[in-house]
Amino acid sequence: MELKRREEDYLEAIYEISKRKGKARTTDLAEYLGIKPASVTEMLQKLAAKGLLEYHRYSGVVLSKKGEEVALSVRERHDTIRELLKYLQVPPDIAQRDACIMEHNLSPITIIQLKKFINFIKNCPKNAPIWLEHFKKYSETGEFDCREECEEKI
Amino acid sequence: MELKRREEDYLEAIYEISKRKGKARTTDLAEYLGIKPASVTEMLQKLAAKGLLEYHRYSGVVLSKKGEEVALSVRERHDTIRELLKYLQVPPDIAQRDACIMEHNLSPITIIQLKKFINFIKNCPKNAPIWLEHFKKYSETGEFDCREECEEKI
DNA sequence: TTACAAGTTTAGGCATACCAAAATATTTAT
DNA sequence: ATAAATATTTTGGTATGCCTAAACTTGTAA
Repeated sequence: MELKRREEDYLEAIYEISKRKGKARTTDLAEYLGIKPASVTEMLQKLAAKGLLEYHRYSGVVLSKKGEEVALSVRERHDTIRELLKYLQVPPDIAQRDACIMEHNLSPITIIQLKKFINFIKNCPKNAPIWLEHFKKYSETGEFDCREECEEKI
Repeated sequence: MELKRREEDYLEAIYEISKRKGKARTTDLAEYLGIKPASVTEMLQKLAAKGLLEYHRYSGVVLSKKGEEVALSVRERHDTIRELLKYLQVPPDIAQRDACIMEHNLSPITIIQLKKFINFIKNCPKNAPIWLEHFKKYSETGEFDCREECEEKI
């Protein structure tokens, strides 16, 4: 089933809220998503019709197995993007917000490459690679700190 | 004036088409954007009302100064993102498509950091940094080629 | 020069996703 | 237990951005 980006947003939000509270209520979701409760109710009914969550009026909602699978995969994309932005020295709150914007509709290939880049940085035998330090400095001061090392090799 | 993401898409498309043909016609735009001509006409009228382009029925459109400024800034974001994806070893056609998805609504701070990262790579005294080669190899084979160099320093 | 083909616009509709206000259900305090 | 406060849902409405079909222009070929 083809999921719309806004549906993914809701599932992700429900997942995050449920993680803390056990279930997600209309008002929680409205606040989390920055919209009005009436709009939330509408969407919850749609998502329930698609079998992505359990909806009973006036109780909260809980994700179905399928809904949780979607939520987890969305969240994984989100975290991947956020981590990339972190390495690019984007401040955490902005990285969080912008990951929400970027997480939809990106090709799986792009996501795979982002993950590889992150893994490359994390698992490189020397685990805080010197060039990343150099980039941090460049980002802050505009100066290249890596002249010697760079010229040394190749 | 707050511009909608779709409006930015149109301006960017008009810019690209005009660059080649002098002006952009309804059918060109419809094809470029993958939608029907009727939908294009509608949006062109809205953009004209906002002073972003010159619209006269049955002729094509030309961007106004303001429209061109917007188009250029959108295109610059687009290119920045595409270039980042290139360095992350995303194939060019996918990078092109995904840049379209990502180019909207990202915080200026994120864009600035992407640019810095690209400049860091490009202008680093050694201008094809060794670690980028290593990432390319890692991306293709999953193997770290950088053990020695990495351990050498720090 | 006129008629037809190609391109464009208008008109009427649809889906998504939001809102405010009113109606309804639930919870809490007395 | 019941009234008041809080939460939720329903209803009717809006904006965006797309569509098809029909109407209208424009340019071109006979």
